[in-house]
Amino acid sequence: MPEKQDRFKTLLKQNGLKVTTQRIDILEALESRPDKHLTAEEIYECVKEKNPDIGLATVYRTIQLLAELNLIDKLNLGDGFVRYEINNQGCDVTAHHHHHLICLNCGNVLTFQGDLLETLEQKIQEALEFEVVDHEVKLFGYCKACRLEMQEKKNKE
Amino acid sequence: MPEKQDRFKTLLKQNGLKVTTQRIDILEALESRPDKHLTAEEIYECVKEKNPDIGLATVYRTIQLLAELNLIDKLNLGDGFVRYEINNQGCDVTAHHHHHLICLNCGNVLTFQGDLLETLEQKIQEALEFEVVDHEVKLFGYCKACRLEMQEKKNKE
DNA sequence: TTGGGTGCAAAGGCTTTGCATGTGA
DNA sequence: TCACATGCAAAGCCTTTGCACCCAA
Repeated sequence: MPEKQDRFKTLLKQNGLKVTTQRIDILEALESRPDKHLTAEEIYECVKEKNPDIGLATVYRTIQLLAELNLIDKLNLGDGFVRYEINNQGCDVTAHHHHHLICLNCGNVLTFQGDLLETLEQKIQEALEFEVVDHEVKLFGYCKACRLEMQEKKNKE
Repeated sequence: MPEKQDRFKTLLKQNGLKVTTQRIDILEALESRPDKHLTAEEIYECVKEKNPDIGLATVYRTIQLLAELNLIDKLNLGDGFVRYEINNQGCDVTAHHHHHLICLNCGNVLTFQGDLLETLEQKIQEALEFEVVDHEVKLFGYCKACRLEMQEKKNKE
């Protein structure tokens, strides 16, 4: 995917960073993985397949850098691991993040877009005089597949 | 506050735990602190004032235990520290947590109650067939005091 | 009395840092 | 060329664990 590579190169250059294979590889790893919620270790493993010489320290340094530039988002799903995902909005600081649905049974993470919190934020702004500029929402529950599975188990009993 | 102590003793006993001075002290520390979002280290320091012999390991073991029993809530405000707060709902698992307003300037944390997310959850349930049983909401922005401060600074310029 | 609880110190796991070497602009 | 980036290993930090002693029930 050369066009993706070009996009990454441009993003790096725009932010005054050198374009190195390691940085491209890490961005590609984050872009390519289907679940897209990788830990530092997972990114490391993923990149090593292609570039076995990369060091774990480079992964940590790079994700920190990319997170500061808002090219990637830090994520804490409550399982004790810090995770990262590509921020496709790029550097638009005003864009609200998408939200996460975390299945308590299988641990899968769904995402959804939408600013359905706007009325909530408005109310808070009025009631507490607290100016909301960003939010993070995690919803815990059971995904469709797990609900079906649980239903079947129940029926067998 | 002997009546609080009694409440804590009852809570511990109800959950099959021995009542020790350390456990009471830790619950009291969490109850008494005004901001109520303490790290393990802060709990340790707080309890040590009263009971200098307590060990940090006991604090970690106790908060883990109390969190499992839903007597306290684990909190991650995104500053890299795991924090804990008393869960006043007690053991009512169905009760939704309150939400947190985190000031990006001073770092203070306000809380607010209310289930204004219910319509949101309903929509998700319908659209994605994901059954939401709990949620965690963090709102980032600027508190009243900091907004005033920033306003004054602006006016001086 | 006795099994759970505690304190201490050591061990673990994740992340950061120092330093010499490598490399993109 | 040369400042920035990397790899490696060591160091840091927070948290957990092993073990002997202690104490609430």
